[in-house]
Amino acid sequence: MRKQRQLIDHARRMPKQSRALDTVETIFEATARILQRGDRRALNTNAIAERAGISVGTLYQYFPNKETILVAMARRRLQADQAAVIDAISAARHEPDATLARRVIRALIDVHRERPTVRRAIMAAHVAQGLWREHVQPLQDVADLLAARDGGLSPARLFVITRAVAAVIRAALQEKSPLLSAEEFEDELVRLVEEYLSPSRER
Amino acid sequence: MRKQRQLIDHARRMPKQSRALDTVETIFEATARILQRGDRRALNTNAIAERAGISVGTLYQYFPNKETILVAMARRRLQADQAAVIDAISAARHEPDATLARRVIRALIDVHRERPTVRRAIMAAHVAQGLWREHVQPLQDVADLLAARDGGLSPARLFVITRAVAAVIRAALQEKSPLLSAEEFEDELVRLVEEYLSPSRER
Amino acid sequence: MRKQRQLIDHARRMPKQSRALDTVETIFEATARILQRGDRRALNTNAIAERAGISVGTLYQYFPNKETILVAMARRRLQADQAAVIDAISAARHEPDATLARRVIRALIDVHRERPTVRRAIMAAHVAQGLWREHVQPLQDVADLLAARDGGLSPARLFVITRAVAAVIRAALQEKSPLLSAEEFEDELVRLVEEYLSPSRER
Amino acid sequence: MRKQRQLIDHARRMPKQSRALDTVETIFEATARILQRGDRRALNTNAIAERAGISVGTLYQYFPNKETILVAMARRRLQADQAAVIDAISAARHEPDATLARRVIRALIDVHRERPTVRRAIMAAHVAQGLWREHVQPLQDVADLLAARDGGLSPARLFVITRAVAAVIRAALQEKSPLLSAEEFEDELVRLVEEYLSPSRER
DNA sequence: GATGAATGAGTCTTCATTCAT
DNA sequence: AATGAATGAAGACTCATTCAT
Repeated sequence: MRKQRQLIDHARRMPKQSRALDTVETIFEATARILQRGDRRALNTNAIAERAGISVGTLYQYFPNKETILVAMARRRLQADQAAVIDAISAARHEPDATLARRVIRALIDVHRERPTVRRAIMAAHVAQGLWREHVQPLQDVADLLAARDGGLSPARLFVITRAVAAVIRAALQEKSPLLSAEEFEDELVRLVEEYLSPSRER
Repeated sequence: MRKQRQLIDHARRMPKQSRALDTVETIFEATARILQRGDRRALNTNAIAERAGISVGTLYQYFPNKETILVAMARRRLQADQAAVIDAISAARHEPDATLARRVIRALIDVHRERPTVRRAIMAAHVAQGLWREHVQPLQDVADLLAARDGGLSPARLFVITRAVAAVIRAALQEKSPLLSAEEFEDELVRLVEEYLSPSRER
Repeated sequence: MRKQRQLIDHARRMPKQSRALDTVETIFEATARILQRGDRRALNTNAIAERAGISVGTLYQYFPNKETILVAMARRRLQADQAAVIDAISAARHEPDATLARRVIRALIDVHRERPTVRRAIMAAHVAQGLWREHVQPLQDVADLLAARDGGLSPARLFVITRAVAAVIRAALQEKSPLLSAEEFEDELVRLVEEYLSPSRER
Repeated sequence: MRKQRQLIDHARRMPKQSRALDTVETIFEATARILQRGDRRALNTNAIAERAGISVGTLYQYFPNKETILVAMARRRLQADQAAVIDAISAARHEPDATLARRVIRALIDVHRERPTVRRAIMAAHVAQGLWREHVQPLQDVADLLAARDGGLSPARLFVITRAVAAVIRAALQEKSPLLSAEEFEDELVRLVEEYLSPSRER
């Protein structure tokens, strides 16, 4: 069905490259749909191909193995995350200092809200492949920026605050906390960042 | 499950149960050893049984399926975590307020240092079983305690700080950050807690 | 539980032989109960022992293997059948000829009404063991009697009528036909026998 | 199931389906061969696949589990039975009444003569799946036809005679009675039917 | 005699991957 | 490029039976 439509829509009209992109997209979407259903064990290449309306053979023309699909999906997400964070950072460039944290936090929350079940699954796969390094890139971007700006921040402090913010958002999602939709949540995260990063006060 | 608990409760009392406890222990240890090697896919019931020096049949006399083993291991770890945290809390009872956070943080770091690869694997399995709730219990305990003590802390704030601390430690582990062994790491986490939870200062 | 009771009731009171009989009886009953539940696959030695309130070891002291239990049960049933048929035959000895068929048929119907699910299962096992010969003994008894009385009946005719009656009763049971409780059913079987066995009439 | 039927329906039309039909056929044949050897316990999916010269995986592409194979085989046989009976009935349409019974009986005997061991096994499996209803369909067809023709036959009578005939033939097979090949056997069955169904005579 | 933990061969079933068409 | 039937290694789990206590 889907395949039919796709062929009619794009065949001959768009360059080859683009058709291939469509196929990859279809595979991603099919994978996401299966993942979204919740049962990780239901994710197998035959199921993906069937749901994508293509044959397993075709699937293997685009990805050398199952893991690659998940990794590719994770990478794409991660790039989107990074982009969102970078956008937030540049948007804050000409605003008062105080808004940087808030913009980045808001961007991260938004980014985590989209298809959380799928996100969790692909990120787990990504990490399981030992690609944690890539995983942390978006956070590292913020860290680098902060380091450049507030020269005085130690690596430890940067590590702590970036991981803290990201993980609290993930936890809220994982636990389906009602906080996620509350304005208060964002405020608290901003507070976490600002109190932690501001120079120590007298005690 | 029930069997599990029972075995742990009455350990060493009756000869039969004590032997059973040994077997369970052997199974846990074998599982841990395989997990430690790194390849999650290498974990199968036959391998566990073989490494444990028992037959698959025996394994299945103690656990109804593979997942249960991992869940049981995770639960045991979680209980140990909880105990460590509770110990830290009571140790801090007669000490200046400032040490509570440090003690709890130190306890959590210690707890995460033990067999991190195994911990990661069993916790992932535990979460994958949809048992995230249990996962968060130790944190919730601290949160509840803090709430009782410092009546003024909002649920949002408690959520944020408990998840933040736990997740930063996990992240350090996950990323095999050298921070984990640094004194500084603990200091930073303490700072995170104290700055965040202390009443706002003027700006 | 059951085991306890049994020990209290009979231990020391009855001769050894009798206690063994009790155990066998318990095993039979446990097997029957499991069979009655319907799922043949649920019948395994461990389940039987558990339900019988004895250990597997004990079970194997009385029966060399699983099949033997079913065969023993089938044989016992078959002997009961035979006894019922013989009773019916001797009861009819001093009655008008016409009642023999009816008495035997009634006896067979009665015999099949008891725990039909269990009967089906054990008889199937019995036959599967290649013991069909024993299976047919009760029928053979009637056949022999009829042969002795109405000397003129050919083996083929005896075969046909005995198998026909038995199988129709079994079919009614298997299909849970409402006929089984109808008076009419017995009448029809009697008719089947009498019309078939009486000397041919003109056409 | 659906797949099954579809394959049979369109056989030989499309190359793909025709190959599939071959595979199904090969699986059936392999199963039959193993069954024929006598030991029901020797029937396992690996053995079937091996004997069929295919891989287990292929087998599972055609049948979701072992039972389904037996059920499919039984159903096919049952359909053949039904066809044979219907043929017999229509062949008798323009012949004297007396031949109907004989033709049906002969058809049933013939049908039972083919690979009796296999038949027994697959029918037992079919019944064990709780499909007795289907099992009786061919008989019910004859019963319905007779009911339509000789309006005067009560349901009880139809039940008795159809089950009697079928079961006597089965019994002869089961017991490997030499009768099965004797002309006399058919005669006796015809007599059973005719005497039983003809209007009662005076006594 | 009784116990029941231990055994491990034996089965079913899945699924990533290949390759002839 | 696409197809999808075929592959078969791998793994989960069962259960009849044994034997040390």
